[in-house]
Amino acid sequence: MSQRQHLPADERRERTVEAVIELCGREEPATLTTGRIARRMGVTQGALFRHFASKEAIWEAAVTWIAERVMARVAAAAEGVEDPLAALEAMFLAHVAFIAEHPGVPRLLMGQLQHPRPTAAGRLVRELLERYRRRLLGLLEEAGRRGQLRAGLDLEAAATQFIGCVQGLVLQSLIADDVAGIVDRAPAAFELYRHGIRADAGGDA
Amino acid sequence: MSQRQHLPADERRERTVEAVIELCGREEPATLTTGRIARRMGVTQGALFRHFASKEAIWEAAVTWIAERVMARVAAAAEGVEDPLAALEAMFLAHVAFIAEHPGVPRLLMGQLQHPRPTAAGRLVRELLERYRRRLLGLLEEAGRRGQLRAGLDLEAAATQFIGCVQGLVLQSLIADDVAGIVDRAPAAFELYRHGIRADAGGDA
DNA sequence: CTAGATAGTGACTGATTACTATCTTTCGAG
DNA sequence: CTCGAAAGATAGTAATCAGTCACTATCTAG
Repeated sequence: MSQRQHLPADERRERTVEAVIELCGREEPATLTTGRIARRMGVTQGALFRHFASKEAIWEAAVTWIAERVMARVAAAAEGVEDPLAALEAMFLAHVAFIAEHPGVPRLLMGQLQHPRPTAAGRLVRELLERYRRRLLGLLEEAGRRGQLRAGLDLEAAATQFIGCVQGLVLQSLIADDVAGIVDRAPAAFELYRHGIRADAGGDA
Repeated sequence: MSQRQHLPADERRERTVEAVIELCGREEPATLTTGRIARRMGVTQGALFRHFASKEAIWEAAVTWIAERVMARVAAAAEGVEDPLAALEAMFLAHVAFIAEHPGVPRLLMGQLQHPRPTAAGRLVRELLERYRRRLLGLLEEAGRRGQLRAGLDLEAAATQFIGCVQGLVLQSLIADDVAGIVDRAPAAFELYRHGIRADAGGDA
């Protein structure tokens, strides 16, 4: 049972983050203990603290890991898509696909948003969402310039509701305990969103 | 500091639930201890267990309290409103107003949804959301019969996104730490939602 | 006024937790 | 092959938490 221990530090940290995210797919983040994280990696609990100064540091690393990957995935999906509304759709689907691949992610991020004030990990989550929103706003403004959006549309609200849309799917999957099905429900959700923002022109069923 | 102790049991349970909801407005539900709940009520920790069999039972009572009130508020708001879309709007605003009055509620419910499997309180939250969804579906079907909705609209998705819409506002308020402002942002959010579902007829800016 | 019932106190317990020493094993450079 | 450094194991510690228990204060029915 002891294939490869003694990993270099970077790799051990990476494995730790992966273990945390994987465990968040099944357990409540708040009750996740360093002992369970360690056991999952096949390592003793004390070993974790050679690589992380505290448990909080583990959460920080996990949030950073997620932020990098989700932003990269979403950026890659929108890359080279000329039409801004199509880019939004691509981002939406990429975001949802990422969640489906990592079911622990929503719970982890929500868990960090739960403690109200000033944890470092919580701050990172807020920053991630802020960057995300700004990117959405940019695309929405461009779509507006091209006349693709309803007159009088509140762009701020539209950006917020894009995230709310994903959030609704996630919530649904938390209720139904069916994270995989989120991908199937995503297109209908985005269609609904698009109808909410786009100009009333040439719409069909 | 010892005004009135020795409350009757029902009232003590009520106070407990109120204390829990109030504390969830400021602290993470998962780290809320029976000791802090008791201290807030001006009672010792052991006293709680005369009225509740376990901490889990406290969460159950809190969720039940919320479920009753939110459903009553939302039903009252829709009561007597003839037009189904107007009823949906009234429900939306009533829901948001309730959250603004009880900022701890979203965090509490989310916290219960976090532990994946089979806690009684978690089950109650799922039931609440299910009842809520069914009520929404009823209104959406009625609106469809009256020809107020887009052709080919996915009613299931529309019901989910109604909740997602509220969820988006809540998320925003969690990020900005501004639960009161949720009321101000609500109308724009619902307008966006309505444009997503309604028939393209006679729309204006 | 009294007695039984109800509500609350204070002190305790066993389990769990993040975190830390001290010792041992493994790895890789020279 | 050797040796120092990196990584892990083992065995702790102090703190915290839900829940218990024996006792006391308070209320209320008769």
